[in-house]
Amino acid sequence: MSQTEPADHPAPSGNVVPLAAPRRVRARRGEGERLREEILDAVERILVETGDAEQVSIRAVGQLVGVTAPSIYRHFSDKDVMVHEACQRAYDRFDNYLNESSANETDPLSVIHAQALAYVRFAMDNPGQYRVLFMKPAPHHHDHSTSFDPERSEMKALVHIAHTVGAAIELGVLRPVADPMTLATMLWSGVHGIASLRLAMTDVPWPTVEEQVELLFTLLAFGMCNTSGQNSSHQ
Amino acid sequence: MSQTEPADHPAPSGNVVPLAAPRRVRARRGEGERLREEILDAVERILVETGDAEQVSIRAVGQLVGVTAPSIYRHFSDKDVMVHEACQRAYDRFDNYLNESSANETDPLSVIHAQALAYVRFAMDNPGQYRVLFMKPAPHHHDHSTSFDPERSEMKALVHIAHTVGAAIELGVLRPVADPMTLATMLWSGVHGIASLRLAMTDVPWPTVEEQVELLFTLLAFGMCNTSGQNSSHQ
DNA sequence: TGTACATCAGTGAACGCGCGTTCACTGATGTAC
DNA sequence: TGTACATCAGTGAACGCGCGTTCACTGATGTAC
Repeated sequence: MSQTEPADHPAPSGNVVPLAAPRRVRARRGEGERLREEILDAVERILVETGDAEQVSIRAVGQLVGVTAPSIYRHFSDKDVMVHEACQRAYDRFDNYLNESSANETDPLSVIHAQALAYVRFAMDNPGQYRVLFMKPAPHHHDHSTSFDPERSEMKALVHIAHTVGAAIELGVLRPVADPMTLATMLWSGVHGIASLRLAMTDVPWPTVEEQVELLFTLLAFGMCNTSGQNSSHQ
Repeated sequence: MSQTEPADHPAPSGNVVPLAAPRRVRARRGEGERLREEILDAVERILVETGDAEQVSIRAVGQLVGVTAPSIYRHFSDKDVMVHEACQRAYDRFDNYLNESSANETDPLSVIHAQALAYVRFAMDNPGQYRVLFMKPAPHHHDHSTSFDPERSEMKALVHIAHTVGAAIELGVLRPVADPMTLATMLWSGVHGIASLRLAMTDVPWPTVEEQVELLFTLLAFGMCNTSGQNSSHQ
């Protein structure tokens, strides 16, 4: 047991807290921004590892980074700003993830299909993150206006899907049942419904994710009505 | 300004708290169960009026009923039990509400359609309640087993829909794309997706509820693919 | 090359708050004698 | 009919906790002279 370093922090022996770090090595002058990034990483880690958005507290983040709570205020004016920024990063990453998941697909329908599956899988694999991004009422507009801005990180995925849907309609693969943006919101609602309901109602005997996405696709594509009822007037 | 009652609580003049009640008249002996019901009512009122599940605290409930916090422990062993019980009542009421909403409909498709619209409308009208019932990870099984129990309050609606779907399939109105229970979960996911996404992403320019439900129905019924693509191999 | 100094990255202690929960109690009310 | 008493429906004060946030500080580090 060589001890090359001074025993600043003797031994966190009774430490049961799962997420903790030794005191962080202080950043050198001019490198203060490094902590900012580490803080945002920590927020994401807490979400991913605990799967619970409630666990994100200034103190928990500080502990994970290896820094005391007040240090965080050097980089973020308050907790909401910190969380907001972490969310923006997460939305961007999520958008990239979706695009990568369909990188090998060429026709629009396959793109949508691949992204739908990837969407639900992401939610299942990262429940905490998904909850914060898509299941919380949005305190997401601090200095933004409340009007719609397609450049906003949380809208990127939706806009991308709308483009794909538009392309599919132009190719004649999809019928123009509604405008691309509206159809995109329906697709989004579809995958979000599957994902969020699975996360919320954990003791329902759900089919597998693959089955559900496949079925969603079959239904959205061809419907579940008998074709004889195509012109039925079910009110 | 006649004052027939003793001035026990002089004047809550500076009281800005919206939800408050004068001290409750004490129940007579043997009528203790009355408070229990009033507590459950209060939990629901907080959810409905504040639209925010976080606002449900032992103290807030006590204040709303007009009773001190410890009194609640005479009727519920802890907060979780209290909330759980309030949820069970709410699930039951919700199931009744759905059934009433389609009471005038006869054919299965119209029943489903009416209930779908009623479902989303309820969520929009009672966001707080909807959030607790369907957007929280379920701590709903206290003394229950974790296995599926169709008699559970939160499952009643699902089971009802599954029956309706089964009837529709037997009538030949719906194709047996999957078994009734699976189809029911897809319908549930569909309306839940619309409702919960609207509640979570408040600054998206959503179509109206009616439009969305109508479109969901059109899509689920007839699909959005061109019939020429019915046998396409989109992977 | 040496030193005084401004700057920067953080610390430690404390604040007030609301929370769930416990505990010993109070005082009205019905009941037994 | 009167009274002692057990029971019941609540109260009031306090606990320990974790939270977001503030404030005055410390001490390492780069820079100017």
